[in-house]
Amino acid sequence: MNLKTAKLADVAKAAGVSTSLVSLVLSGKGANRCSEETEARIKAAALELGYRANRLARSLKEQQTRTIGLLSIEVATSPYAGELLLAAQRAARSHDYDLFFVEVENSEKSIGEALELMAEHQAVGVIISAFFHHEIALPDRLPSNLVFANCFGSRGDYPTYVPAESASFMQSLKMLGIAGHRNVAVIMEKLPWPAAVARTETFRQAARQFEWVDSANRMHFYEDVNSNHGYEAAMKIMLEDPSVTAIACYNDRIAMGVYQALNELRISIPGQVSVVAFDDLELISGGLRPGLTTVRLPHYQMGREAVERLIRICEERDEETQKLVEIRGELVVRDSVSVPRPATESPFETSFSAPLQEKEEK
Amino acid sequence: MNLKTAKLADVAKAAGVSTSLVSLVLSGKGANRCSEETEARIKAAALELGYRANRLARSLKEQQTRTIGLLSIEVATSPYAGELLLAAQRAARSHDYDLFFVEVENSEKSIGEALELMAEHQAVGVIISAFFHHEIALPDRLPSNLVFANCFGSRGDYPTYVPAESASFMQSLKMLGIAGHRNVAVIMEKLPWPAAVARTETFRQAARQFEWVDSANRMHFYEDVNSNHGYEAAMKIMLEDPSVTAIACYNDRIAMGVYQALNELRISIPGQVSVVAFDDLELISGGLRPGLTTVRLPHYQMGREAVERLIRICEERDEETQKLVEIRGELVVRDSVSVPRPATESPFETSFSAPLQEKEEK
DNA sequence: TTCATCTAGTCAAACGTTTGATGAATATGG
DNA sequence: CCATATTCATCAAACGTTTGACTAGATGAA
Repeated sequence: MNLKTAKLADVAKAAGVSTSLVSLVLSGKGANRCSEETEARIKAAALELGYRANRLARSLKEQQTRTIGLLSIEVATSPYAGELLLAAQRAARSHDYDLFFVEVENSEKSIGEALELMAEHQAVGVIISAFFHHEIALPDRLPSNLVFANCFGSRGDYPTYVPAESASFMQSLKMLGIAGHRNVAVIMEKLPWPAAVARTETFRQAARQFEWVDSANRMHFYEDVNSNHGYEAAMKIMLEDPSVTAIACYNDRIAMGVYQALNELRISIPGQVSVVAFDDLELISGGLRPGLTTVRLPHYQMGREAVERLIRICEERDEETQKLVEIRGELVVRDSVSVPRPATESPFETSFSAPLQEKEEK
Repeated sequence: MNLKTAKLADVAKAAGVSTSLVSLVLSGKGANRCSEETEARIKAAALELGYRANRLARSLKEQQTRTIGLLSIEVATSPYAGELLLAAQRAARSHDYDLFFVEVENSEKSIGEALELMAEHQAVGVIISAFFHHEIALPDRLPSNLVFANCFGSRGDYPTYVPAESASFMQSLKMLGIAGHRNVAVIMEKLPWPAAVARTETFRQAARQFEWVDSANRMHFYEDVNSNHGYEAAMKIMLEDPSVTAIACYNDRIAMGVYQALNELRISIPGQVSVVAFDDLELISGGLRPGLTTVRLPHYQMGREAVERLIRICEERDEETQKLVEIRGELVVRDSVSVPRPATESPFETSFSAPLQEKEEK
């Protein structure tokens, strides 16, 4: 593209041979089809002219591209979910495939158009990925080589890579259980996303397993949870139910609000109350003091695995029969969990007045 | 890709005409080359067979693609910088261009390889973008149609879209100045990134303009600033220099640490101390209480403008002569700034013991 | 009638690459 | 010295599309 790049014919002319021979030599396929001397001459000419194969022509001839379409639904804008994209791109490159990227809104129509576009570009396969784990409504015409990452399709039976919500969240909860906490509250998303449903059930399970006290009344639900909800909930929990020694959060954002509330109440983390969460948005989990113990969403792995599977499928060497693959997130242990304070001790530091009157507007 | 898609010849056969005519009709170029009846028949056949043009063949014939290469250096992994990617993709689509995405590490070699790859794919132009504003070492061979977004090249004179560091940061500082603050401290990055150099100078300028007191001694530098530095610095500032009424931060991460320090010291924001920052990482700026007043980095605009410029260049209708375009970030006013407290008042709330002894290890 | 113009299409070459079929020298074996 | 094998290389068709050149027949004007 610099200046019009040289083509096969140019190299052939420079080396004084036919285009066929140049093609054969440069692709390494014509093992013994010419003398070493000619081969060297061809390679020298190609280098000299800065020859680069035209992939359009090659793919047209071969009736086969090495392009993978990456259809992303709100991935690009979400913090760190770009890791999925990065992983996908790296996995593709490492197998000499290229990524054709289209970000669309979550509508059947947009997705359909994006898929058509990928078909026009002769993509050999498509990854559909989304920013958070949910169902995607699919159009009628679907490519046969299709893999989902961090979401799943409304129909069809395609390989699907999603976070192992339950097993992952359980790691956080187990941390509290093993540390000896019995009075654990949870702040949870109310909307029925797969993540919310699974994590809610996981909390119930942990409560049974570790014999957590009064757990049914210690589940606090909010719609569209954010850090403000975390703040509100933590305030409520500590003021109305001060025997709680640990708070589990649906995600890091909530934990951020929880930290702020506890900070205001002068309840130390983890000295008085332990906190765990989910997501590992480094901006939050690494930025909070003390560092937040949380579960890292397997964005990178989902991106990589999905692409590798897709490539195996495209090359017809996919021996895996399992369609739904759940990937467990890694527990990132920082400093927000310790053993529970003695049951008799108040969470409020003694050197300060009762927290109630500290509540101030803004 | 579903089942092998129909080609021109298939449609032609179905409609009982030549491939030429189908091509002409479907592209709308053969204005009066056939009867309306035939035209309808062709279109019906195309629809029936689900015909989609093969872009490889088309581009090969036309000697021209509509593909833009997006070379990204650490963009995908950084929080919210994916907006640049999103904007680029949207801008490209809106002009019927497609995005070929490659993420690479910041080395001359990787960048060179990525550029070659894009050349092989016959990209008509390339965007080079980076996660944060800095210089990129470039390889020898460069495409002629090249635009930089959020970074700039080590050589060549290519259109370049970067944040207007100084004008943007000045908006934050002006907010403090206009509110009447005279005792302002700043926590700044020490490493000589363009952003750091510019923002440091901007602070000096604001200090002169608003006659800030003792400003030279109120600049606190850290290498590779993070929220811990923000915490440390704010602690130091408030304990050693308590007449400070406002803290300006190099970025949101620092502000996060500052909030934590002030919270621990029970200094209210913005009642006792105002805080401003830079970046607008929504996770932080929207998650903190009170919301952080900060300047939003123009990721979206840089992505969009860079692509639009590139397309104009590719289509040889770029009339702009200016190479370096600085885009001003938008001031996002939340609740972390108010008028300064009276000069006589201590920043520490009176109901608590002196803050010094509150310092505790972990 | 004769020539020009219009209508409704078709033809064929080309884009740059790949690859099976082909062929001309040269070497080897009997 | 002839037959066969080996070495080194070329030919030509094909991938699916686009488009300028062409044409057969109909209509119109002089």
